Formats: sequence, C-alpha cells, structure tokens
Amino acid sequence: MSTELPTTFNPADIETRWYAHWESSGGFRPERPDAEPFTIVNPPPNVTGSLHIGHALDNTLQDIVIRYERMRGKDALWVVGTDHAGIATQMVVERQMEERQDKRTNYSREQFVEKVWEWKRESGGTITNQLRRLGCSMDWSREQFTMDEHFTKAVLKTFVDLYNDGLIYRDKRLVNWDPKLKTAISDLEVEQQTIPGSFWHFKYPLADGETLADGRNYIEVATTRPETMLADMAVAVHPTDERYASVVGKHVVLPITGRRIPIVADEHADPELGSGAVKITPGHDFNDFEVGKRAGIAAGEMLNMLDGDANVCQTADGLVPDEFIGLHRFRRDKIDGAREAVVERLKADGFLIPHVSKNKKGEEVISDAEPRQIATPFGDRGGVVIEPWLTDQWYVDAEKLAAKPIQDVRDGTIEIVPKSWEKTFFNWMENIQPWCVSRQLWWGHRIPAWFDADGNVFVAESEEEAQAQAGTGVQLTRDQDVLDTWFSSALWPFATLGWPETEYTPVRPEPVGSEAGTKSQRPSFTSEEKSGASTSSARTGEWAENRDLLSKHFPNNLLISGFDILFFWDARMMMMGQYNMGEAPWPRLYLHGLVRAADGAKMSKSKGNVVDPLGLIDQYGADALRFFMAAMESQGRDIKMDEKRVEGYRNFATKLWNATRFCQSSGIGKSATIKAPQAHLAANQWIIGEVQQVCSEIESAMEDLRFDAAANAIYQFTWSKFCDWYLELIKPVFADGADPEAMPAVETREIAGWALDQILVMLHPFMPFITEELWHSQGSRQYDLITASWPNPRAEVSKDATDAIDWVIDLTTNMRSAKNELGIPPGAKLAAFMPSPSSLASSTIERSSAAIERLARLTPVTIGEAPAGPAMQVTAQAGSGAADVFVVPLEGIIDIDAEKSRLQKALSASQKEAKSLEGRLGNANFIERAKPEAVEKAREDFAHHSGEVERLKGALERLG
RNA sequence: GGGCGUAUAGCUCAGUGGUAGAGCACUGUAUUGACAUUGCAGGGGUCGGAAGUUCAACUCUUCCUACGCCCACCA
Repeated sequence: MSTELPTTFNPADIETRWYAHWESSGGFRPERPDAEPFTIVNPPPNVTGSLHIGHALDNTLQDIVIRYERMRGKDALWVVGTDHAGIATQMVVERQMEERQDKRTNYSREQFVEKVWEWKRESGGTITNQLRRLGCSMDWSREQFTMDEHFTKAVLKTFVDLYNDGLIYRDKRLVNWDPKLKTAISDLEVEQQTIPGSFWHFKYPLADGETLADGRNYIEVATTRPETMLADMAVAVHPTDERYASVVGKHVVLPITGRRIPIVADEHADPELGSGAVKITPGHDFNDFEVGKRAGIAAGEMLNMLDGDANVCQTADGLVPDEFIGLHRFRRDKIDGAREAVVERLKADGFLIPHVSKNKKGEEVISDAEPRQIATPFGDRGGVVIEPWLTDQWYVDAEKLAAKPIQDVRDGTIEIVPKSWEKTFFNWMENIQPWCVSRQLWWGHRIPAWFDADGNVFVAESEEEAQAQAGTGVQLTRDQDVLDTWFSSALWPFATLGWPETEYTPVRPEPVGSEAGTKSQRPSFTSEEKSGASTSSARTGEWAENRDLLSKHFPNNLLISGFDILFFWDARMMMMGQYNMGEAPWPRLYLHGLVRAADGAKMSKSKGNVVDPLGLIDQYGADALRFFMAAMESQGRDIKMDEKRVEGYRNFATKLWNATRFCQSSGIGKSATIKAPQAHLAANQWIIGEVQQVCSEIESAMEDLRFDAAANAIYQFTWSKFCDWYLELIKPVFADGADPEAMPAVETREIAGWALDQILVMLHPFMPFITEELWHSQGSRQYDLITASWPNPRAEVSKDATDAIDWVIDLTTNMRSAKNELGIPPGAKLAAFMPSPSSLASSTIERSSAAIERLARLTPVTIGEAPAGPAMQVTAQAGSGAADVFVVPLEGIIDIDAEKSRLQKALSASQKEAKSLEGRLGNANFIERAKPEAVEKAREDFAHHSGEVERLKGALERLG
C-alpha cells in the first residue's frame, strides 16, 4: 500500500519528522555486532559555535560517507561532540559579563568556571541542533565534550606521560603574548598582516670617546618598534663588516636610559640593510632573543619593559624614567603611547635622524620616519598585535612527536587526499617548532603540575600523587594555567572511544593475499569486496568477538576536515595517535576547501557576505543544500557559493517527487526484491542495465572520494535516464485500454518499482530526507531507508534489448530535431518508410512499436520504399552499428528548401569529418605508431561519415 | 624568499594523449492527466600565452602572464 503524496514537495514538512524518527529509533547506529566497523570522528565544533557554511560542507561530506557505508552493511559509527574551545568560550562568557557591567575578575576562578559550565548547559546545544537540521546521522547517544570527565582523564594521562618521557617541559623563552586576552598563544594562532607603519632611524652614541672609521661618534640604528629601545641590551653588527670592526666589543650609551650596552658581532646583522647595525632587544623580539643568547645573555637576565597588558613597566636595572612608566606600548584610544613618547624624547635630545624624501614636485620633505608597510603579527582570536614576551610556559617537543606521522604519510600508512597537500604537510612537520601548550586562562584543562615553595615542579595525574612525589608536609601550589584547546582535541579519535579507561587491543582482519603484512587496513571498496553479506562473513568471526568500542573503532577509517585545520588538528591527532596508541589515527585524510562567497571572496562577518546555511535550508531544503555541497566538491578545491545551483537541486528533488507520484498513479509501488527481477521487455532490461551502470559509477567515485562525480552520476541517471526516457517508454503499458494484468504491465510495475527503489537507495546518502519520505510512500517497509541495503544489481541483460532502446532513443531525438528544424509541429504524427531496415530495426519495430510510435510520433512504420515525392530523411543508430534510414514523405507539409539546408548542413559536417579522418588514415606514421584501437576507431568513423556523405548527397539529389 | 594551486561556453565548474561536457543563463517552441520548481529543440568555446615531446596535445614537459592561498621574513 502506498501513501498518496501531496502534489508539491515541501521539504520543511518532512525533514524534522524524519530526523526525529531516525534518532529515536536508533537509525544512526543500528546494532550490527558482526559487521565490519566503519568509523569517522567529527571535527568537534566549538561549543560556542553556530553552523556556518563551512560546517555544512564538512558535515555533509561526512554524512554522505557514513550513510553510504551504513547502507553497505558496515557497523558505521560517526562520533560526534563539541570542543570546549578555551579562548573562544571564555571570551563569549566574558563578553556577556561585560554587557552587565560585570567582569571575570569579580569572581573566583571556581565561580567563573562554574558560570561557563552554566552557559554551556544553556547555550552549548545550538550547533548540535543545527547539525541535526542538516540531516547528519551522528551517534548522538554517545555525544562527547572535550571537558567530559573521561576526556579529562585522557588529557591528564597524556600530559603526565609526555612529561615523564621528556616530551613536555617548562621553559623560559619568548612567547607570542596576546595582551588583550593576556595569555600566551601558539605560533599557529598568530596571523601575519601587513599594515602601514613607520621606520625610524636613531643615533646611539659610542661610549668612551670611540669613533667609527668615518669619524662618526655614534652608530645609526633603525627600527619599526622604537618603544622597545628602553630594553635594548646590545647593538649587533655583522662580523665581517669593516665599518664597525673597530668598535666590536666596545659600548654605546643608550639614549634615554643611559644604559651602557655592548656592540656585538652577529651574523643576524645584514650589512646590506640600512646602516648594517641593528639594535638588540632580546626580551621583545624573536630574532633578538637568539642574538642575545648567542651574545651570552641568559633568558633570566633579559630585560623586560612591558607588563601583561603591554604597558611600560620598570626594567630590572631600574633605568626607565618615570615619565614612561605605565604608558601603553603604542597609541591607543587616541592617547599617545610609549612609542610616541620615546620618539619625541629622542627627537628632543637630538638622537633622531630625520627621514628625507621628495614630494611630487621634487621638493625635499623632512619627516621623523619613513612610511613603510610592516608585516605585523596579530592574535587570531584577540585581534590585537602580538607582543613577544618573556615568560615561563609549557612546551611540547613537537619535533620528536612529528617523526612517526611524517613516516606514516611517507610510507602510505596515511594517505592524504588530495595528494598535493602532502608537500605542505611535510614542509610544516619537518620544520616544526616547540608547541607552547599553556594558556593563561581559567576555562580549560588545568595543567597537572604542582610547585613547591622553591619552584620545584611535580607533575602527576592527581594532587595526591604530586604530594607523594614532593613528600608529606611540602606545601604545593597547582599551576594556574590551562592547556591549549588543541591539546585535548588531538586525542579525539581515541579518547571519544573510551581511552584510557578501556584498554586498546588492536583488532585486525587477517591479511589477505599479497597484501599480507601491510599495515594499512583501509576497507576496500572494490567490486569483489562489495557483494555484501556473503563476502564479509569471512571476516565476521573476527569482528564478532566481544571487543570494546575502542578496539573496534580505532583506528578510525577516514578523517574529513578543512585544510585550514591541517596543522592545528589533523597533524596533532597524528602525533597523539602515534604517541598514545602507537598507531596512525586513520589511514586516510580527506581535505576539503573553503566555501567562498559568490564573488570568490572569503566569507567574513566584517564583509557582511556570510551565507547562512540554515537560511538556505529554510528556502530550498536540507537535501538541496547537501546535494549542492556534494556536486561542487571536487577534491580540495574551494567552492564558490551559487544559490542558483542550490535552487537547481531543489528542482531535482521536486522532479524525483513527481516521478514517484507518476509511479504511484500507475500502480508502481515498492519492490519485493533487492535483486533485479527477471525482465523480458526491452525497456525493462535496459533500465536494469542502466542501474548497474550508475551504481558502479557511484561506487568507484566514492572509493576515490569524488563526491562530485558520485552526485552527478545519480543526478544524470535519475533525471536524464529514468525520468526522461524510461518513464516515457513504459507509459504505453499503462495507457487506457492496456490490460493491467497482462505480462507487460505486471513485469513493468515490478521493474519500475525496483528501479525507483534503487534510485532512492543510491540517492539517500546525498538527499536523505526526500528519499526516506518517498521510500515509505511506496509501500509499507520492514525497515527505514537509512538502514536499507546498497544495490547489488547483478542481472543478465541482453545487448539486443539495450541496443533496441538506444536505437529508439536515437530515432526519437533525431526525429524531434528534424521536425524542429523544418518547422513541423512537434506533435504531428508522421508516416515513415524504411527501404532497408537492419535486423535490429526490424526486431525493434516488431517488439516496441508502441513506444516508437508514441515517442517518435510516427504512425506504424512501413517497411519498403516510400512513394515518390518530397521527403525528409532521419536516421537511427545504436552503438557503433550502421545507421538505419527512415524516409518521411512530407508532401504539402515540408518546406523543401528547409530540408535541403538541413541536409546540406549535415553533409558539410560529415564531409569535414571524413576528410580529416581520411588524412589521418593516409598518414603512414599514424597507421604504424598509433594504438590499434585508435586506428580501428578512425576506420570505423571514416566508414560512417563516408556513408553519411553518400546518403546525404543522394537525399539532396532526390529533392532536386 | 620558499611552497602550493587555478586559468576550459556569458557565469560557476567537470574532464580525457585521438576532432570538448554539466548546471545556470540565453534563443526558439510546447500546456486537456508525474512535473512550468516542466518538456522538446537550439546557439555559444582558436580549452590564458609561447616553445617543445608525439603519428596526434585542451590533456605531458619547459618558460611566460594573471589571479589566489600557505609558510618564512626584511631589524
């Protein structure tokens, strides 16, 4: 029994209903203890987040894969959860406090953290609900959060283990300090931006009456950051620079502070640049830090002149004059800062070397500094200029952890798709710097380290253990800092599955054949493997053993992420996977691009060009948006938003809806079988063959992760094959007067129902909502489409039958085209004669006369010569067979000149082709060297076109 | 400075060593039962430029041009 469908398809009517049904009925994670696992983990979105278009792409692709694998019978698990997103979340809550004239520091740490938890409980579900609207079939029953208790255990264990292995250490060095958020951040969280700035030149007077070779008694230095000169500790010149050779080892007297600082020789100074001398501020510049260390200045001795807010503070030597103390590093809120003050003072004291330039009129213009574009580091969250700042932080020895992941990618244990990203990956991993993991925040995983009064550190998973290490009675204070968010999300592929509480016992299928011993266990999608239950049963025994979740689902099978988090997340999962589990977390990494605005610009709130995926879902339905994402996703390339295209896929959904309505009205319901039923009629055999074809196209596209190819295959099949031809071909069977109980009607109902079911199955990963709705509208089903089986269309289809349909299609197309060109009404029924039909023609006319007459708009075809008089010629052909000629007398209807010009056009085309092929075939080199198939093809084409030339010439002659 | 990517129909994009495809847009046309969120037919491309390899290059190689991205950096 099928349910009658409304005449128009309204996505909103069905989406919520089906999602709720799937979720409540366990459709996302059916019990399949014996099935081969297939696992992906979702990049956990920030708990503060809401669904943006990038999430929509990322999650659509994952859902397509997971639904596909689920239908192929796998124990498909899509792990989902959210990330506590330390900085982002703390910022959100602090911003809300600000709106109430409140602030974090009005509370204790515990109180504030509790407020964040409150916020999370109330508002943290936004994005997960939005993922549901997109149709994502995640396992919500095991939803995770990176600050869940068990996750915290994973983080603590990892930190302690790394520490005990010497891979985490505490170090005093320059970090990227965000003065707005007042925390250190990692290199990756710093974005370089080029902004307009200035370049100042100063005189640093030589001490002790020294002079340079040219007689000057000062060294000229240049800087873009004059304010930091208050903490200068040296001037560096290149060791081979003759100009300064005599003063290396001597001193200058720093203006303002009067500090005596040495002139040191260091390779860092570039003699070609500026004066060749450079001021060294080891406490406030990464390069200078290195120079300072080489010059023998220990990190602890380096002068620091800024506090955590980037305001000037007194240096250790106490030489900063009071007038500068408390100033911000540079002009802010229309108030001059230390930068302006230092420049003013140096200018007033005569240490500024003015910049001389020429204006448009050629006149000299004198100014304080040279305007310049300056590459400046900004914090990606706080949005303010990063201050290199000397602090104690925790560092992960990333270099050591990177070794195995590099090897994994190198030897193919991990395949990166598209492959072009490998080079970028290697480039970064091979030059990786220590990873600063401590953050001066309150929200996050607190670092499990305790200090005693002397500053000795004890790292342990609990305070009790730390106390035990320190000895009873020793007063301990816990480290105030929390860990970088990415430290915890790096554990996502296994901590979400129970590690470390459940033990990991690797489960491996027996190596098969020549692949014995290979490490990668990427499931094969090849046709030999895919035949479903029977083949996988060989492995059933292994998977069936009572394994825990972790052992079964780690390593995961695939990771899909945007390339923008390749370093942040993907690479770190590789490191932590190898470190904690001894394995790569997944054998395959698919990287997709960005979704851009229609004009190709990057979407951003400030540009106001952000497209809201939920708005698109409201307007066109989730299925249409999903299909758009899939159809546009061609291996890593950025996607430009094209709303017209989303609309087009909404139309596609409507088309399928109406096709199903037609089926219903013809008594075509659900299929009784998964396998293709036996078919006798040509059209039915043909559609079975086409289903097989498109199914294998989709499978091979999915194997290669070519989402666009898979989507286009099912689109073209559904619209251009099933709707445009098959449904038209079978209409006569259900026409008035046809016996609904006769074999043709019975068989066709069966096959058409089967073919439509296959479409619903194959389309389901892309358009889950409408397909599930139509699936159930076609009859009462024992199971939902979400857990239906992927097609297995193994059926014998006769080539005669498929040729016959191809031939009818060709005839119909040619007939329509000819009529159109000759201005004959498309509906006109014409008589046609076939002087010499091929055997294919004869048998097709005999077996499929109704379809021919209906589609090609012909009266019954007469075998034999046409009566004398004006006529048009139309051909029909299947495959590479010879073309059949139809002669259609058109006395009175035809415009002879129009037919002549039509034939002439075809003749010219064929002549041109024939000539070109003749030339090629006459080339001895071609015959000798080209592949035999190419030569054979050329000969066939030449024969065809020569034949056409003859035929068309004859036809023209007959028209006079 | 290093690396990567892209240039194909008006637009957005696929594509293959053997005479170019899709969607949208455009033109013409069709409307008494699946669908105008439609059907049918059609126009439109020297595949960024130059050279090379090859019997054959849109496809491979080199160079050039333009645009984009990533990493590093000029004190």
